Amino acid sequence: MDTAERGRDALLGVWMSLRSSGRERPTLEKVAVRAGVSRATVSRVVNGSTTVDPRIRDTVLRAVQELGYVPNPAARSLVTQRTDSYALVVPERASRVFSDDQFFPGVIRGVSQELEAADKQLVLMLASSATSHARIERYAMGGHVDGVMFASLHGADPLPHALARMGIPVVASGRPLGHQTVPYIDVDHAGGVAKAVRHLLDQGCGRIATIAGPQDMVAGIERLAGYRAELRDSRRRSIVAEGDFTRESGALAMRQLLEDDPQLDAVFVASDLMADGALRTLRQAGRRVPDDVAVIGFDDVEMARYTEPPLTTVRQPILRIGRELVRQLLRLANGEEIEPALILPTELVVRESA
Amino acid sequence: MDTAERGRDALLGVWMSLRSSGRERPTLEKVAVRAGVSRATVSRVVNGSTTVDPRIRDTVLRAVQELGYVPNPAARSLVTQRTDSYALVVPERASRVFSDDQFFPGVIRGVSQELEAADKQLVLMLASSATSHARIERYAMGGHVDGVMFASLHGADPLPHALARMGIPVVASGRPLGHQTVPYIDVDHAGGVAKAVRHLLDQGCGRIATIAGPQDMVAGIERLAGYRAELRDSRRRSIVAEGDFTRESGALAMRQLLEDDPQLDAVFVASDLMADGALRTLRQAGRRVPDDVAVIGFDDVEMARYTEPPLTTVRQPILRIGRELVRQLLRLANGEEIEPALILPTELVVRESA
DNA sequence: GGGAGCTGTGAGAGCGCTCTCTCACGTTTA
DNA sequence: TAAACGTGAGAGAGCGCTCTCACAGCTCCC
Repeated sequence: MDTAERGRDALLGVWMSLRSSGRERPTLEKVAVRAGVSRATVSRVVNGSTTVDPRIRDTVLRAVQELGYVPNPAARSLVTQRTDSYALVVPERASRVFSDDQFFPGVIRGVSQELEAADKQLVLMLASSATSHARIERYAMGGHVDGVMFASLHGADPLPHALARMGIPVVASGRPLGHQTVPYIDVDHAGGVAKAVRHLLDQGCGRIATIAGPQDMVAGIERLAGYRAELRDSRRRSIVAEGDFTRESGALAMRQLLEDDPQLDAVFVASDLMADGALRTLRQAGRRVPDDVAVIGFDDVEMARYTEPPLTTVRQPILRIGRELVRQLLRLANGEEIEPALILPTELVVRESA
Repeated sequence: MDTAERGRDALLGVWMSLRSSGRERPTLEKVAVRAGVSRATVSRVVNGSTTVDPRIRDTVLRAVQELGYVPNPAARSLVTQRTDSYALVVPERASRVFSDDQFFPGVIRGVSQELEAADKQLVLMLASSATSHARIERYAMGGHVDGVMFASLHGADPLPHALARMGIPVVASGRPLGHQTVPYIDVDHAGGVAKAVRHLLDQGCGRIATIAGPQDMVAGIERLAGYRAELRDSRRRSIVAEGDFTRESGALAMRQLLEDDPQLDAVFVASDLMADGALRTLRQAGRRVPDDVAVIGFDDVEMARYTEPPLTTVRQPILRIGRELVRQLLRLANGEEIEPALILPTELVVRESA
């Protein structure tokens, strides 16, 4: 007993030099003593229970103030089984374009805003390597967070569903591929593409090509499908090249398209970043935009206003995707039922490129 | 009371159905029973203690496997007083340009990579409003994280120092203004600017203007100071306009400069984003770059390769800033001494704009 | 051959909090 | 006036883990 105490004191000594530089962090107990009440009552006050006498309440609050009491989240989590923080996973390949693209930063901002409003914390996981898959799983399963959001899915990633099956609230941005399903937020890709293609037709364009996104991502797939469907309806031929959502791939794909069909007079590009690449290729090839070739992008990131010429594009509500991701996840974590899919509207923003 | 209880029970019911879907998460205790050893031994194995008999070790590991045991972080934190997660704060105004600029995403990536390597978690706090100041303080003081990084400081923000005084490990990116000091990482602004200005002089430029950044941010201040110092040394006149690191402000500042001194033949711009704005203004004004006006930016974000013409710029190692931020913070949290300032080198990347 | 020194395991005491249960004290009702 | 009821506070049992200490079993050397 004696020795036990000494040991503990030694440990405390180390802590003190490391953290709080001498100042002990007050506990519920200390506040209770100071206020002359029990721990339970302080807990009630701190957690906003209504069944506390107003006078006692005030006394406790004063004690809290004076001691600078802040609840210990670990202790709280241990008993409540909640952490009040949520993970946002931005999977591997998506993060490659992380710095260049503006989609993920936008989603992160939306997520952050909405979580802040709910007084929850954001744990960001940029899954940069294959090993981080296991890491994310362990992390989520360990109960570090109350739920997980996936900012973008590649292929038929089994992770979201695996987590959901373990009872962890999960929401994805973008419809998950494969038959395993989790609740998701997505935008109306087809509707947006339809508006874009119709706009091109309205401008009198006859040979409308597309630069598609990667076909293992739902955004790539659906935008291409939308394009094909719309052209089929208007009995036009599809002219397709595929990129990977990077600027370079857009430039390259555009060169390919010009070779395949030098007569094309319009191109719908599945992302703004690729569209920027395409615009550069067209400029180099001496084609005027939109006079010779009209160009429409997708996303409406900030950059779209600053391309040469400014890009006509399909806007998706990026910030709102992030916000809705959080709202749905919080509902789920709160035990509410949510619809398995929430589709946000897209709209055509006409600038100068088409 | 009755209703409260029923409410809680309902909630519990929901949890059970939501989480662990009937499956109780195994505890150390269960693993210990299964392996036929004590909790302490299991703990030792799980935490990689070397003083465990290899055979017992294997038995325990098997039990861990079979039960799918994952340690409960809250319980662990409660006793160790560590959380193994670190906060990255991106303060208010900086986050305005968050989606457009590529600096913060780059820093975040660096931070994320380095934390992942150390098996620590990243809590991202985009401080979007004035109220979040208090929130960050409470959060950090509450012991949610083992340390805090500030991605950028505005003015003489007292928060970093306040946290540091409370014994919380803190590292900032960019030298903090004011006399309150915390350890920081920064780049060699002056050195970079000097290289830029000298390059312009070498190209035969005589009237070198600058578009400075906001003068409440150390990056803005030091880059302007560097410019002034270098021009003074070569006995030239300073021609200064100020922006706020946004593209628009760069465009506007450039217009101002052209009015102030139509004869200028070079401009050093304190950020790539502003430089892009400046290039647009110059193009509109019919000035050729670099023939009529040479332009050099600062940052070397991805976008700099894609301006028209590609931007000559001062590279700062953005990813590395993030990584060093983490390394220093981990040392600090580990009780090691660290140098109060770590200055990373900058280098001139010559492309076509100068 | 017996004490000294290792090595490795178990016992047990918390970490700081929440939540149930119990009980004291008023207030209302028969 | 006594019994029934409602209200608000305290006691105490954990949540799941780590860490110190005690001690059993062993080797080693005088």
